[in-house]
Amino acid sequence: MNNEKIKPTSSELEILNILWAKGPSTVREIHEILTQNKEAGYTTTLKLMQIMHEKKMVKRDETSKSHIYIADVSQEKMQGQIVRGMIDGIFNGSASRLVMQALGNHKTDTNELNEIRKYLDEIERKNSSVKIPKK
Amino acid sequence: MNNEKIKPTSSELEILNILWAKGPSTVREIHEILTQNKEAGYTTTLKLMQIMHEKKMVKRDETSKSHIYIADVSQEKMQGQIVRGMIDGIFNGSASRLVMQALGNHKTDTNELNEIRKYLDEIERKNSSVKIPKK
DNA sequence: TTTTATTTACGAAATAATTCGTAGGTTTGC
DNA sequence: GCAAACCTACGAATTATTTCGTAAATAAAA
Repeated sequence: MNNEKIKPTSSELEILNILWAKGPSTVREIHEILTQNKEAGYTTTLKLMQIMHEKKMVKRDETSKSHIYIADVSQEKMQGQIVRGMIDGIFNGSASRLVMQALGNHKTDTNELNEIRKYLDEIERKNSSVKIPKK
Repeated sequence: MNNEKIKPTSSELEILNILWAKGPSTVREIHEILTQNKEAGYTTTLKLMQIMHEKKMVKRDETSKSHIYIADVSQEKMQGQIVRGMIDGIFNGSASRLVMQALGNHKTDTNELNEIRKYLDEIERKNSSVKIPKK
């Protein structure tokens, strides 16, 4: 798994998303999915994926004629990186303001809400087991 | 306040952030702040702000020689728009996963956690007052 | 008043990102 | 075998973004 600082462009991110969701895929497969939403020529998708390979965002298996591409950056890490950039960039460092924006602007069902509650409890447990020095 | 779909580039977002934080400002003032972190020529900043004016992201008061620029997109709306894009784009529509990333990668104290809890309850109240048709 | 500094407008260069045509090689189906 | 379909590599055109030089106007300083 690649470790350097990777900054996917938005087109690259679209492709990574598909690779994360679907697993190893050929250019053709990715292209089919991409063009469900928008126009694009096949070689455009191909070129993008070749660039991503140069940049080491993806690995590929070249044994068969149709190369098989595999995401080589972790989805979790990438999500974390992007979220952190956003908190610092436009939420003035406040994660909770981002959280509220996320929940406020989006339909969130009870199951999801409960998952978040569980998560909050977990964080709190961790917090309370850490000594916080008084000022 | 402007209403059309606005997609600031990342440079534009840096400037908007300063305008939101600091209020109406001259190019010079913005430029001073920007160059605390990075190199940039004055006319570069100027040009960016002129472009933002064309795109109606900012208004400006031209009464005095040094024009005074004012953000013309709401910070809240922009945050919402960006967060929504991210949820759809890389969190497969799951706001809660974004929330967890945000909280997991960030120190969050008990007060903040409680505020978020309150907010969750509020959302749930709203949810339950809506009829959900059975399948 | 004359010079110096500051500001805007404008255009264009430099860089980054996206898109696609064409060529050459493989594979597949007659 | 031969044509049609498909694949990769490559280069280059197009579009978007960032950067900045220069000129003209105005204000400030000397």
